[in-house]
Amino acid sequence: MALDMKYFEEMEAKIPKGKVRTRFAPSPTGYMHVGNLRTALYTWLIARNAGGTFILRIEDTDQGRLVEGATDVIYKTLAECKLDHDEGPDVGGPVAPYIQSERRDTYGKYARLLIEKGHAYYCFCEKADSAEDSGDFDRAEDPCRSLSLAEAQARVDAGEPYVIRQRIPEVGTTTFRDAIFGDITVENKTLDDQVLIKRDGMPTYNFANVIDDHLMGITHVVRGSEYLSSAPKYNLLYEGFGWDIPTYVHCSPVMRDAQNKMSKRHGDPSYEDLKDQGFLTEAILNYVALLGWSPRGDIAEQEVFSLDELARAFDLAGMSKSPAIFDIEKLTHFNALYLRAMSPEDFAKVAEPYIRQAVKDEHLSVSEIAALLQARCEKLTEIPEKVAFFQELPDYDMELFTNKKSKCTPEVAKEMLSAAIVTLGAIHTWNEWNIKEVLTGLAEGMQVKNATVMWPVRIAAAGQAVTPGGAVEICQILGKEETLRRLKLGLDKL
RNA sequence: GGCCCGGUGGUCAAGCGGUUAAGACUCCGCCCUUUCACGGCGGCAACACGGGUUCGAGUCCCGUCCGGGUCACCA
Repeated sequence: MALDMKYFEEMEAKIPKGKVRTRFAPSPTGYMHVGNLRTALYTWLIARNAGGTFILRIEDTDQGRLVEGATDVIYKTLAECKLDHDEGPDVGGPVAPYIQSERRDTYGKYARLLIEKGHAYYCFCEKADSAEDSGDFDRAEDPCRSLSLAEAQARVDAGEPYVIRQRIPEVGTTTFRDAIFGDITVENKTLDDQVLIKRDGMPTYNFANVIDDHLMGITHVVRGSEYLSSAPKYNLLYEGFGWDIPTYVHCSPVMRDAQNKMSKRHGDPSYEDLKDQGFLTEAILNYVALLGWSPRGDIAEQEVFSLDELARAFDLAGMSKSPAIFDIEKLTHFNALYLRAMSPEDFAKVAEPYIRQAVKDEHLSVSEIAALLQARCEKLTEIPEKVAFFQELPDYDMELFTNKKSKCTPEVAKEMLSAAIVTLGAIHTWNEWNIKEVLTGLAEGMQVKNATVMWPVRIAAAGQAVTPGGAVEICQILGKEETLRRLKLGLDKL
């Protein structure tokens, strides 16, 4: 089994050097967790902050868990979030392919190289034999570990099924450095001889990751902190090959509460779910960025960041070591901030479908209704119920006419409405200025405060106590005819 | 259970040996006002606990407790 050393030399020659290179390496399981999205964001930010390269790699080594269409969700989400990748399965690049299942041969070759170097070995044990349950394991118990290469090779050649395991030193310690957690040292005897190549010939995540990260020239390995305890084994692998060790960046998880990670199973929202719930991509990214990272120095108090600003401000020193609980209320607050910061035109555009969901009447202006809504909604999805009254006057209780602060009672309302119907009816040009003029003039003439006439007019026009916008705006949008119809209706009922 | 990592208000968080312990969300008041919002102002609320080290500790060390991760031929 002569190793083709030339192959390895060629692979080495292809590795880009000199620039920061990061990779987002999801396994295609169907949707984008909030935690995944955040990892993708941080990975992208590290690359962009350094003027480096951001790579997308698909990790599909587990054949049993492939989900149809899952990679499309990944592409779509990254594109929507503007986390553009410079290299990947769809755009290619100097170290293609970027899908692990297409790199299968490579892993096998490197595993063999590692065996040659003495840091791995063939293991012929049945699954059950090596699947020790918790507690101490004794790696010396695995008879395959001490097989000579020649013996093992003979059994392989004879067609016996095998896996390839990493040979961890039985004594000593291994220290690795993480950009967030610092130096961490563990005793080698607590590490197991993990499987590198599975019985089906596929590499495990742990092996494929190291090989690909090296072969793709990744300088910063960003991943969840669940891999922290495997990191010493990765170090041993890099050292076994004689490769440079990348900078590890282990991110703590996003939690649903103090004891559980966010998970679809618990009904926690994925990125797609949040979009469906009416959240803006920019707001989600902004919130999620701050969930685990915070700005330092003179921008320590800044909370609103565009993607570009994040890329400029991002630094590893601001990363948090502890898990963070996802708070939908704070996300909602960010969403409201983004909604309000939009130009009225842009807001009207995103709000339109939600407005039209409830307000079908084309005479009712989307842009005018949107203007009322902009400061008053935190999520797009709450729009329809807020504006439904424009389309159809709800049934309402006459008690709504009672309002202490406005000094209004049903009796007062009756008086105000009949007067308002007359004066509003006399308006020729139906606009806000005229309506306001007429109504405040009425209040002045009747020696009451503005609120005393505005309250009943608004109630009669809208049929509900709380409305986006005041009496004047609502009447204006409704139009003269409909306004008068509603006011008369109110008067009749009183 | 072994190993690893954490622990500042309910939540996200600043803080790097000397601060009246920031800021944001939430909640509560007040102002603005044509309802509700927006905006403005104010308020409630925290260094897990016990020992050290030090003139001085949220900040350094040790222990306890609590939480998370991991211990797969899943990633």
